[in-house]
Amino acid sequence: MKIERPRGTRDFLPEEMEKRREIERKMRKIAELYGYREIQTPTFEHLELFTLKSGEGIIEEIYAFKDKGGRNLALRPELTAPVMRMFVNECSVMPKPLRFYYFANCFRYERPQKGRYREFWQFGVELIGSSSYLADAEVISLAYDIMENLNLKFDLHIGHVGLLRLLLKDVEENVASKIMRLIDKKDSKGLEDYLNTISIDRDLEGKIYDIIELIGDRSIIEDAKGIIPNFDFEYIEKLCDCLDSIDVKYNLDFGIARGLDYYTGVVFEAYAKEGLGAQNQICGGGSYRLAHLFGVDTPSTGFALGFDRIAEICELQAEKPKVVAIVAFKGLENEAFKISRIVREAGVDAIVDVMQRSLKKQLSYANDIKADFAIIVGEEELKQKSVAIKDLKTGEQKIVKIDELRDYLKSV
RNA sequence: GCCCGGAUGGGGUAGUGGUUAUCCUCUGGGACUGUGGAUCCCAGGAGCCGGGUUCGAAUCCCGGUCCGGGCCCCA
Repeated sequence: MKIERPRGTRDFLPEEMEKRREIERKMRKIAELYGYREIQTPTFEHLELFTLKSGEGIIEEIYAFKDKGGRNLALRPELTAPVMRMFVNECSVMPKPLRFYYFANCFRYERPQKGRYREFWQFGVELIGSSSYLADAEVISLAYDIMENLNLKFDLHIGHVGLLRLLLKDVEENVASKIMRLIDKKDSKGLEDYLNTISIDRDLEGKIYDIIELIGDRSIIEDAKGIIPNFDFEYIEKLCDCLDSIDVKYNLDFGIARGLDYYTGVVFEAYAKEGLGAQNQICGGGSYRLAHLFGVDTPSTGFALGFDRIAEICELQAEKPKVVAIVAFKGLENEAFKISRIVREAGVDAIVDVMQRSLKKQLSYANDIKADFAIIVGEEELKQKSVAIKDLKTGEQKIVKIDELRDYLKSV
């Protein structure tokens, strides 16, 4: 009986894994260059961790289950809440700020699409403890460096939820939340229809439209000041100064909203310019206050990169290591194993025949797997304490003393 | 959860309500028991699953599964 993969999951073959690992390696490297250290949290958590953060409605979109002890658990749908839980549980008295990064799989019960799977990977960072614009600048700069380093073609949009929050401060909470979600979706038609069905102040309605249409360079701050004069724009201006000074390219976009209210200030998103269709957001982040849900009120800033989407559009190709195939005549299998150990000690990948096939088949296999060299183990050569080394690209072959094999392999 | 379109050996495909399901590739073996890529030969392996219509279904119909595109959602 053939068992299929569960819906929305994937198998990764070696070639793809090599590419994914290479991308992952670059992400880790850059995060570490910024002083971030890796953490890991459990694959499943108490369901309540996620409902506390995102509301009961989230259960529909989550892999939630009861364990044999009757506990309500859930496979993690994201990592910000688990990281904050970990912070509150065991790191709250560590010296601030804390810099953490993670790379892990997450699970969501959603309809799969291009770039959207039920098991997917996120790479993200959290900078915990600072409420300064410098925290936003650092995290944005880090995300930007990663995307640049991977040669992605992307647009970075930076906004501030404070503007819309201030505009909507006198609006009933669930109405404001609904408006924020429509803005988040960029559903201007839906927003217009909704605003028409509720009795909203005409002046306010106009201001909402004006604000969410503001996208562009930092000069739009002046426009925004005209619309919301009582907002303190100093924070945003300082952030822009900092990002400009390190040549981060971005657009301000005051139409970036977040449906959930723990986002407090700067929010940012990056979109791939090509290759992903409807699911083109590859990065999302911002400043939030989430830890207070679990008992400690601490400002934090972070982002998560959609690893699978990035892997899909990233052109990068992993470098293939040098591979040597050890081929032996019948009866010399153990000698081949001995030689393979010497090759591996030299730091070169060695593949030995385990099928007891003919020399011809072994060489053919070496060719198929794109080995760089074949080391041929035969009676004649062994008598001289040597092996034959064949360059599979040129076809050239030479006899090398086994004692000198290690040095020889390092020289090619 | 909703709408649209798909599904034939491991991969890519052809064709058809009616003998043994086409071709390429692939995998294993051989021609060739001291040397790969070429050629030839042999072998292996398939109509997503379940039901219905029919003398007969891989083909037509219904349901499900999975894939692709979109919606919902996007923490």
